[in-house]
Amino acid sequence: MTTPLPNKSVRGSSSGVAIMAVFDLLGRKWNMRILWELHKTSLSFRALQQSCDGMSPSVLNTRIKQLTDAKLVISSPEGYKLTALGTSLMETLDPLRDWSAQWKEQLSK
Amino acid sequence: MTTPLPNKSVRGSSSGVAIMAVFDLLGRKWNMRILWELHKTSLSFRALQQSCDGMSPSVLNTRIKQLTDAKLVISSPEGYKLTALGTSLMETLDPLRDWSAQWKEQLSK
DNA sequence: ACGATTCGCTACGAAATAAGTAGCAACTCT
DNA sequence: AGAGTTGCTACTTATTTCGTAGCGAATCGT
Repeated sequence: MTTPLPNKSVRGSSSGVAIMAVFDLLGRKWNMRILWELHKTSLSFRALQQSCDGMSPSVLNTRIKQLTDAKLVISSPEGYKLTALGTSLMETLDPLRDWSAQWKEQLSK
Repeated sequence: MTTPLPNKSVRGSSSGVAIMAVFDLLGRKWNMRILWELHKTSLSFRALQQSCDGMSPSVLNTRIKQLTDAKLVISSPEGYKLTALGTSLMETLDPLRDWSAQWKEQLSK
């Protein structure tokens, strides 16, 4: 399992440009979704699994590790939750909700 | 090839919530990156391939089709370029650049 | 104290997706 | 006409994701 992080080589791109690492990390299936679910509330492993359409536990497990390595998620007594960094990411991604509504509308025309 | 679109079922999630479709679409490898590259300038097939670390043409081809279906990218005489919708998506994703810098800094501590 | 649940997580084979390489038809340039 | 470029397809291999089963530890109810 390789976690895409800035500075580290990001899938062939030697540039080490931070945003490429973001694309790589968020480009993995489920990562965005997991952050999204945890944005609302902290969740246990199994609860998180349920809220993500019953995604397979093996993948969830590797995702949790990646997101933890990336310091976006942390394990706590109440379950998994976002770190401050993770919360700030979700905040910058927040406008996506409005955009998606607009997109949906455009596509239906 | 299935293109995740709002309204359409999004990978098991019956909700049809638009933002889930966004996560699904952007969660596929290369999609975010392709949009990012096209944000700067329109590119030919091969130029786009080069700018994405030489990604395989087969995948690039399916991605172009998906992004075209999603009305985010369009083919023009000057090459592939973003639609207005695609541009607006990249604009909402723009704060990600600043966030990634912050992230990089936090991780190095 | 006992079984029954629930929990986080691992194992592992099957299915889906991505990578890598070769090459072709159409076009341009000389 | 010949050489180079472009968009793209075909096909094989590698990697990622899925799906299911299940284990050991903690918690619950009785």
